[in-house]
Amino acid sequence: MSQDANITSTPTVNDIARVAQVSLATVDRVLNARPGVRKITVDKVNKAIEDLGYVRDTAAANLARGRIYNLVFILPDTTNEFIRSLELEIAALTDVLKRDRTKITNMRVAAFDPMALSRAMNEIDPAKVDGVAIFGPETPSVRDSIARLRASGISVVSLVADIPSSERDHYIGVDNIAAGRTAAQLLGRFVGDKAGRILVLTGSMLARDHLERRLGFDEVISRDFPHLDVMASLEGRDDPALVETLLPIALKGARDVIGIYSSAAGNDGLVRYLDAHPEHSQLKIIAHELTPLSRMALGKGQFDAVISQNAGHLVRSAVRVLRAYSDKLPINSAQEQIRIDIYLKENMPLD
Amino acid sequence: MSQDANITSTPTVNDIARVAQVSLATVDRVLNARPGVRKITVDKVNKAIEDLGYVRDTAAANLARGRIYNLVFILPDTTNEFIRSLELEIAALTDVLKRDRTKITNMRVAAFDPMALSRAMNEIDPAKVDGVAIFGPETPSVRDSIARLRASGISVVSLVADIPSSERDHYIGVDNIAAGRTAAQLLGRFVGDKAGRILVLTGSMLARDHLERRLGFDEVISRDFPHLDVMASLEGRDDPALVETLLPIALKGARDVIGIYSSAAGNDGLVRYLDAHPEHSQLKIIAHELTPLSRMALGKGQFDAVISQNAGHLVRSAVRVLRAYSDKLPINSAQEQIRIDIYLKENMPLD
DNA sequence: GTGAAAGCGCTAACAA
DNA sequence: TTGTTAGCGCTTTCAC
Repeated sequence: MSQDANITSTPTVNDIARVAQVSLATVDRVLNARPGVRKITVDKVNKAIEDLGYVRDTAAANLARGRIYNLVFILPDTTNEFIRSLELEIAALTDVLKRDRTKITNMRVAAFDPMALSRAMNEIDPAKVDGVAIFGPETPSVRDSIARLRASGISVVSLVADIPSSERDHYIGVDNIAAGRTAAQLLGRFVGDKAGRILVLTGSMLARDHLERRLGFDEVISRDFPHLDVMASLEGRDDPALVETLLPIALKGARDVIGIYSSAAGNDGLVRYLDAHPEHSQLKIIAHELTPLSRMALGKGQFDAVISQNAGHLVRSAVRVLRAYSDKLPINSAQEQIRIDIYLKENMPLD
Repeated sequence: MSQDANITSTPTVNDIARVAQVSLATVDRVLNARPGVRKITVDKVNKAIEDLGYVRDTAAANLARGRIYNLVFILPDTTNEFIRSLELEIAALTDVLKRDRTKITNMRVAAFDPMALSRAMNEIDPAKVDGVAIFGPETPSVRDSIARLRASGISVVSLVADIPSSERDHYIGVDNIAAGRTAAQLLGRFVGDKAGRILVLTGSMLARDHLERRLGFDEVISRDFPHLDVMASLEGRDDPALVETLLPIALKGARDVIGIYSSAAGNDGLVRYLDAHPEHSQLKIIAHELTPLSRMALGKGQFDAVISQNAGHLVRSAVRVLRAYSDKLPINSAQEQIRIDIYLKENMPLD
């Protein structure tokens, strides 16, 4: 096959050593910014690197180092479908990454409990871990734990819900304000010219992702669909039973509800309620996250659209980004941008 | 950092050699299915591989071989924005892949010209190339060229438009029938209860992707929106000038057009026409492919939605798949599945 | 049929 | 401050 077709093969450390007239060890010291090299020698080597257009072969370097990327995911231990899909993707990737010198550890901490998350982060051993991905709330204790990890050389990314006030290296997830805007635009168009009220189902207003979606939603409804009236959020705390209890009360209190925005992980309770109350089949409903349940609801016409973010993409992106930070390599921001997916029953992926 | 934290490090060829009581060379022969090893020895080695749970370190293998992946993209030489975005992504990836022992060559052939494509494919030297990605029509000559490449050990993937009757290893692109269905569902909902006619703008009915979109579109309109009447396709051959000429004729001939489905690369001519004829601002319009032009049209409200496939994802996926086939490694079909993206102005990615 | 040994690009003792 | 050398996991001559 194509061994080395081109005459001028890519330069290696040996070429640098030869051109700069130094030894391999010195080249290596300069490449890895290790101390103990005279400034003048450093310059000589750097010039050679520049002249030759050298790019380091990361695979060879990792082989020589015996390097293993040790990454940790910390997720809330709720059992909703979205979290489960993240877990499945992590598990799937764990196997694939064996080929790739990367080890993933999956931790769970109590949901909606910042202190539990902080404790878990504080227990991480900097000698053994290269990067951490967390999905949790934005509180002072969490911020502190992030700072502590960063200070000990560990890269940190926030997953799904951002923690912008912290020192996290990167956020992996959608722009939740834009997601809320998108939901509003779809719902507004789907209900048509009819006036009426919109019910918003959320998890917890403490969760930044939920809060942001609501903000974006309200913004577009009031701007583009002033004939619609958005009610106060129903906080279901991602608990199906709670949602199923709260829904009938809310719907009874407002007979003119014509649409629902299920902005968090309350789809379970919502669908159960809809199944039991077919009289609400006229409601236009936009939900979040494509899961087995929401697929079914889309297919049956209970949901009109689902706003989603691809769990596989989230997890793979987190791994790529953590490895890149760990190697101080650049990241491809276009590739790592998580898109706000819109699914109708027509464009649902098969699987 | 995390050098080798675990006690039982992953098994290597040395371990296999030791356990099977053979030399490294023999292990290598078995691993790579090379001849000249007695059956009994092969079995011994395979047993050791099995027992140890060995997985080959591809990076180390590639290093030792001096292997370079040589991939070729063949695209039509039209200058529309979608092709251009593919080109940009290819160019961007070309740099990144230098770190990764992968060389990409980008070829262009006359558009809508199967023979030109075949000639280009036939000129490829199997000694120098590992994989080819093509975006072109499904004709006998193209099929033959694909078969020829495959026979000489080169992997082939079809890009954007499938060639299912051929021996291509894989198709990288969206399900275009589903894309057409999605466009229909959106357009149907956006026009509301109003009856009227729908104009479909296409490139060429010879192109499988265009044809399939139309099929899916008609299916959903006739099923879910029988009050809408879809007119015969306007074939713009992806030529802005032609589209701009044909459009006014079509619209004049049918005064009751209330929606347009721009299913191919005719957005350029369409937008120019809309700019010049603001009286058509009530038209509901669904177009294909998110590009600078369609972004602008979405932002201004000229387009109501854009159906798209991510060019970066297409290109990266093609590379991953071609490398995997070339190494006879499994592919992650979930990751390689190209999604049918729906964009409103609210969920357009920033960049 | 099988094995010994050198080497891919890079790193890391250990000397000097 | 610098250089020599062995070795990471795998492949590949070249002997035997």
